[in-house]
Amino acid sequence: MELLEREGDIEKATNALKAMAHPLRLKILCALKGDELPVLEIVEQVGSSQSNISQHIEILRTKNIIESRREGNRILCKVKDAKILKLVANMQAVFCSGN
Amino acid sequence: MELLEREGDIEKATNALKAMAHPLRLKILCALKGDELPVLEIVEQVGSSQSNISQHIEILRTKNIIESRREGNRILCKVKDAKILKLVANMQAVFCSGN
DNA sequence: TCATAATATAGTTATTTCCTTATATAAGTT
DNA sequence: AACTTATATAAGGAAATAACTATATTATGA
Repeated sequence: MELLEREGDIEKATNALKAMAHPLRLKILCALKGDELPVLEIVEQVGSSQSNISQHIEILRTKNIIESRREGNRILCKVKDAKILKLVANMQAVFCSGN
Repeated sequence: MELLEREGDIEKATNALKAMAHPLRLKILCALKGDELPVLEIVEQVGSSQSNISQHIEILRTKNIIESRREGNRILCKVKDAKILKLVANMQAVFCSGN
């Protein structure tokens, strides 16, 4: 539990950070905090166009952060990487509590 | 302590995330975790050119994440925003402990 | 005052990111 | 089969990032 100085750890960490470092993607991850949601539901909760959200979801998929499965008409998304859930929770603790 | 859904919180959070979402900047922040360090010391610990590190330090300064003071010849830098220290600590916990 | 050490800034270029519009695919319904 | 709903993809351009080289600034020491 010591250093964040192995190159591999730095890379994993910055990958996760880059994934979260965009307002729409952060909102997507917040929306998926607990639930598994269809894309259109994410579009409505988060705002912005269907195409734009779909592309951000694709980015998160590529980075192995969310996964999705088809259910009939729709695609259900959920957070795959538990580390990300911890980070999102931490972001909330840091940026939403006191001030 | 509930939602990360106020637009202002989202913006603050993504600013912090963007600041950390680069390997050199993350390393800089790790190096400054506890200490106040002169720029050249950061250059040596982190690697890359003096100019490059100086520019990344400037980015962190602009984003109000680190601050610096002159001491004779040198400029000493330290992390200004306590929230960032928490986030860095959390990154370590998440990416360096078990696996 | 000249040389050196520490840091910052300018100018340039390559790459990446982000968004938009338009279109494609896949499943469900009539 | 035609229509609709849900989602993905392609193509384009604008803007942001990142790195490099070279040069400027500031302080110290001879």
